[in-house]
Amino acid sequence: MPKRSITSYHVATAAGVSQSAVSRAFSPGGSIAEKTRKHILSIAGEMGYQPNAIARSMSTARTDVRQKSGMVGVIVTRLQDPFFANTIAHFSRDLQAKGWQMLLFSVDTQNEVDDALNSLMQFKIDGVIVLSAILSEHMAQVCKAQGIPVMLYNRDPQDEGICSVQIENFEGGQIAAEVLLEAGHEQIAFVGGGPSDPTTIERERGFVERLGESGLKPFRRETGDYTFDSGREAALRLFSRRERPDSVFCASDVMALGILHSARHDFSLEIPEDFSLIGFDDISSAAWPDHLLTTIRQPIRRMIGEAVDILTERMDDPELPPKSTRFPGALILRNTVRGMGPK
Amino acid sequence: MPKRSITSYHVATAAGVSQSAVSRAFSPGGSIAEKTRKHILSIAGEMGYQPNAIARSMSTARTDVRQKSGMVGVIVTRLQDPFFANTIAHFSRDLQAKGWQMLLFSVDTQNEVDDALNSLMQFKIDGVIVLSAILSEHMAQVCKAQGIPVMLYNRDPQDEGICSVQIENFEGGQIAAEVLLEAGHEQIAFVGGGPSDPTTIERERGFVERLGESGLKPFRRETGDYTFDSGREAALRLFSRRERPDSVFCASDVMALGILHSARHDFSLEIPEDFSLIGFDDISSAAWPDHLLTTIRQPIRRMIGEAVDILTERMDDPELPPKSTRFPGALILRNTVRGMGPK
DNA sequence: CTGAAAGCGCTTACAG
DNA sequence: CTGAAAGCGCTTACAG
Repeated sequence: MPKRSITSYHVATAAGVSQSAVSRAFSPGGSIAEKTRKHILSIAGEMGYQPNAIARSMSTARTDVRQKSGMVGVIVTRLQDPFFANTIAHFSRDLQAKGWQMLLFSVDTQNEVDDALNSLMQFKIDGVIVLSAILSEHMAQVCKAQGIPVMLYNRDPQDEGICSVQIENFEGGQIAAEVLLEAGHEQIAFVGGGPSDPTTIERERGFVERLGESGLKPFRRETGDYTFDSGREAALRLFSRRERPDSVFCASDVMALGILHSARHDFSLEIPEDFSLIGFDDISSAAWPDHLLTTIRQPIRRMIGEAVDILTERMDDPELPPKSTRFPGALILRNTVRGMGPK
Repeated sequence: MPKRSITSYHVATAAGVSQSAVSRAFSPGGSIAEKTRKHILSIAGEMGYQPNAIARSMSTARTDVRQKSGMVGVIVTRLQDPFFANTIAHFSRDLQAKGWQMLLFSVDTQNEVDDALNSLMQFKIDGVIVLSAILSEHMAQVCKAQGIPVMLYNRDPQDEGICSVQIENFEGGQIAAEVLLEAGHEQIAFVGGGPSDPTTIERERGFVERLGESGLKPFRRETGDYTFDSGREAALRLFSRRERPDSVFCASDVMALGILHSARHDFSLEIPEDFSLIGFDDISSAAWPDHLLTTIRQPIRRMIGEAVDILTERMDDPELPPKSTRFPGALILRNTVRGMGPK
């Protein structure tokens, strides 16, 4: 037989005070004598009372324009991807550290983002983080109208009023090209998402531009979907032809590892002896000793810390103007580029 | 200037009906004329009205003993681990498919589980899933008293009244031993978590027991913490000595891959020529072509589907008795056991 | 089928 | 500093 939870009213009776006093004892700035608070807190502790966050959320709607829930909505695609999983882990940690709860919604495609956001908004989330996806113009307006700050992680802010944190994709692409050119390569292939994929587009532009400065064009371009298998398939296409690239820049580590494994297993190729390879992200398996993938690192701890700071500041003070930040990627030289290793 | 959200009252006014009618239009079994419902829904749609889930949750507390929120709390350790990330991805998918929201809390240690649960309970979660951890006896009682069903994933149900889903660890250990024995190995090492780690304990017991039946004892036992690096360190200890094992059973794929990479990189050992290796879990990178790790697969899709079914049934009907299920692991023969490959 | 009203558990002006 | 009371946006017996 489940029993009803203990409410502030029960505690009040037990402590011989009013229900308002109990409420004040639990609100940080509440005007209440320290002695009374101590007493109430101790009784509440004995009774196992915990304030009802849902009820609290309801009552904030009375005096506040916006009902606060203490929850942040997080919308994520491809949660199984190690890069995203890691990102979520950090967001979760940072959000919790600041006292926010995370309401997680995973979607398969960009199209589902609006629906996800609608669902989350029914729970009166105080802010929303969208990972590697964007909102419709309409939902951006709705969020603005309701005063819900939006943080786009890994995407351009599509709309003024929206915050964002992302890596310098263009420069990352340039760096990759730079390294490969410096190593003396000339048949340089590119593997990324579709040509209009937002993550790929700037990395590819920076890459192509830098090659162009040296009078080169990409040797070939292959498309994947950021999975290991798609990297492997790209390698299959790349190395099955007579003319092989002497190096590959791949817009994601997961795909780059697909290429590396395929090269070794399907073609008995050695890296960097037979070709050089650069990835992007610096996921943890890039550093595994039999991989040692040279890559462009995303400083995700700092990026996520910044994203959470920007968002939480705006949840506390909705008047703050939107803010967008970009972080530079860092070249991590390991062993997959010819002649360019560590030390 | 953020503006207040639209409430059922606004819709009622616009539609020329009572607020109760609007509420009924949005509740599945509501006693309302189909014509009225259509009309209300259409007006609500135009106005962009969405029922307030928080307010709904409040009012369920009036007639129900337990306040319902529509949210399931999920407590997870080591979210960055690919095995857990994948698990969360599936839970998220399955929970959403049934119309539940997921309130995610990540913790670093077993000790934080109680605090996490307390936080989640303030949000009146309708059920809780605890991944690879357990609750204190006290919290188990509190959940039972409040009628909150608990699902322990990957752990023994510590207490009657608690549901669980897990893999047959003991049998998994036996299978691993069986395979290694069949391959003719005799210096068989074991690498797992600490000797009292719940995940390890049964796998090790089954493993040791099966070796015993053939008159063997584990050649050595090394301890890790389920990270890649700890696997690598275990390999360092294992292969630095004069006497090397001819095979290793490792209680997790992530650690097994640490061993594999270390063997190749630090010791120039070939697998399975120099030693055989079996992992546990079958994470996606176990199947990468340059790994091809033989392992015991956890059928996580089915396991998570079952866990969600068990939990949601009990959230809908709290009278149902607790249920615990175990799934057998499946041997996935790839290339890391001598003489025992696919085909 | 429909509406008026009570009430869920809080927070917070308001009055003292 | 303290208490009585209103109200947040719903759901649902209750009466018609």
